[in-house]
Amino acid sequence: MAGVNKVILVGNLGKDPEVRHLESGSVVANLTLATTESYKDRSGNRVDNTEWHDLELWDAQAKVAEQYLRKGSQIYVEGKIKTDTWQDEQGNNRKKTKIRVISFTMLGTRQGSSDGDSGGASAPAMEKRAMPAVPDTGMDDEMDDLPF
Amino acid sequence: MAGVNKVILVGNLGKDPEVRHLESGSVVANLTLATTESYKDRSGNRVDNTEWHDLELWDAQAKVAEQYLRKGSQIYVEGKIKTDTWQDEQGNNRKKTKIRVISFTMLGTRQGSSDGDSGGASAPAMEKRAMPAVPDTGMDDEMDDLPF
Amino acid sequence: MAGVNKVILVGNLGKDPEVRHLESGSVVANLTLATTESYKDRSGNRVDNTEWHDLELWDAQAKVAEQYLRKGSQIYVEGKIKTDTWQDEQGNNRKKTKIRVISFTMLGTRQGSSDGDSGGASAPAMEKRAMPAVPDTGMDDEMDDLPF
Amino acid sequence: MAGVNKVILVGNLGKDPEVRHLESGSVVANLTLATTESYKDRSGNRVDNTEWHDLELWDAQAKVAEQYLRKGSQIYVEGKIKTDTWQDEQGNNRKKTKIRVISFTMLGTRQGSSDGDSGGASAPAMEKRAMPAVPDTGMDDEMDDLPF
DNA sequence: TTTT
DNA sequence: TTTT
Repeated sequence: MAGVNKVILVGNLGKDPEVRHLESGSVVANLTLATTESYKDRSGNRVDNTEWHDLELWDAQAKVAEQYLRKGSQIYVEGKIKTDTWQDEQGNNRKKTKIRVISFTMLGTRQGSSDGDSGGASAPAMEKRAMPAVPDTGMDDEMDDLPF
Repeated sequence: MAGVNKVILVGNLGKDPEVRHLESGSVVANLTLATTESYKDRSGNRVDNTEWHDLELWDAQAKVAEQYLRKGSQIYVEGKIKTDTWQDEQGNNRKKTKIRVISFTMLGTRQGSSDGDSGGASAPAMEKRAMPAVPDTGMDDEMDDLPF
Repeated sequence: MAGVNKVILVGNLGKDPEVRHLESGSVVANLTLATTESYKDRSGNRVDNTEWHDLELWDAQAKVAEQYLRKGSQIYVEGKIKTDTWQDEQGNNRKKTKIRVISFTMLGTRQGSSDGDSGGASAPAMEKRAMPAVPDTGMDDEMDDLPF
Repeated sequence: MAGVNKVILVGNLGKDPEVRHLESGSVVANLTLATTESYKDRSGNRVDNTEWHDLELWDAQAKVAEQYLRKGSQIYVEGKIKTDTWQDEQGNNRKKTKIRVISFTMLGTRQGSSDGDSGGASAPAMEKRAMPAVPDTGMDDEMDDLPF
């Protein structure tokens, strides 16, 4: 009965966060995160293996993501696996797996900015900002205001 | 480049392992694992939320799973997320996410058996067995043969 | 600045919880948990390696531990490392490391009891109880009432 | 019996690695890692809480640490808790807890260097180097030689 | 689609 | 002793 469903990821964002402000007042951010595993094959050649993850953040965390994360940002993520299931128009069962983020931390921003985008169309101009420290918000929905 | 892609699960098997012995000599086991989260909603009612995960194990671990795991078995799993992508007959992009198991441990079998199945059609009769201790294979010492 | 300090353990209690009810109203429980790693040495002999961990739980979790855990109970633990430092009478710097528990889950108690003790002196008689599902309480101190 | 003893840390090194090349040919590196937790107290003031961890790495990983890590380097660490026990001269039981590193990954080195030291006495001059990708050694493919 |  |  009591179970554990935990995901830990370190990787880089494939693009800027996509953020929606819902009529209910809730905020959702969707991120795509690449985790790359590097190893040598039998011939001794280096091989990179990249896995892409769909992340979903809500409310306070979504706002932090919107404000501070950009394409290329490196983050540590803790979350859980959630699979949505539905039927498509042909009546086939479909599934989509995503990571519901519980907490995240920006990495490698000693220099004061993680501006990983340099003028892409979708990226709003981003002035240099002090580095945020996004605390572990706890499990499901505890963080309800911005942590700084 | 260097990334982390780690999954930690504790849950119960939804059915007996499905094991295929490939011509290549490799062995694959597919498991379905339920992780159940329990919480109280705003009205104070207990709510159970079950997530189902598709697990894939190879070779030595697949054999251990085949021999010792059954519907209902409780296990601790460590693995990584892998998403396969392909095009279906209609030319639509499709994805399927599964957990590639790195290591697992049987839980709650101090009494010598975790026989969680009581006569299901697909389950071979399973006599009581001594409890296996499946070591973390991703830890220090690589498991390349059966660990007991 | 932003850091991660996370511990994940699965093991068995070495003795009954030691619980203190403080004047302040706080409750502290101290547990000792054994995690055993099993591997084969070079000669092919099985070797068991047991590590003992000092766990500390507060308030609601301490009460759950007091009520449901016993010597021998198998649990999944999530926490963080905390090291206390002080000077002893000789003026030497001393350190003591313990695990501050964030959440825990009882394992292997599908049958309704984790009574791992059979008559030890310090164990109160424990009638069979329904199995508790101790949910992830979130990070630091969110759980302030019993979760069931 | 079968247990889990896992530590996950993200933090910064307090000083350069201390590396010893043993007569046996083994190499040991000792690191001190700071993990800082940031939160607001009841008065709304930001509080930083830093925990210091003693890490121990062996052989290939020790060499990677020696070559690439410096005071200030930010790393992701996976390991296990190990407590040494002994008796001091007064016959008192003593314990010392450290983290035996299973794998680590350098973080935040998009700019091609993690030179966190700027001329400290103990630090050897370090020319800019290409960023290393230290694979998870405890994962799929065992690292028995330097990974690059 | 990221990162090195 | 780190980092922001």
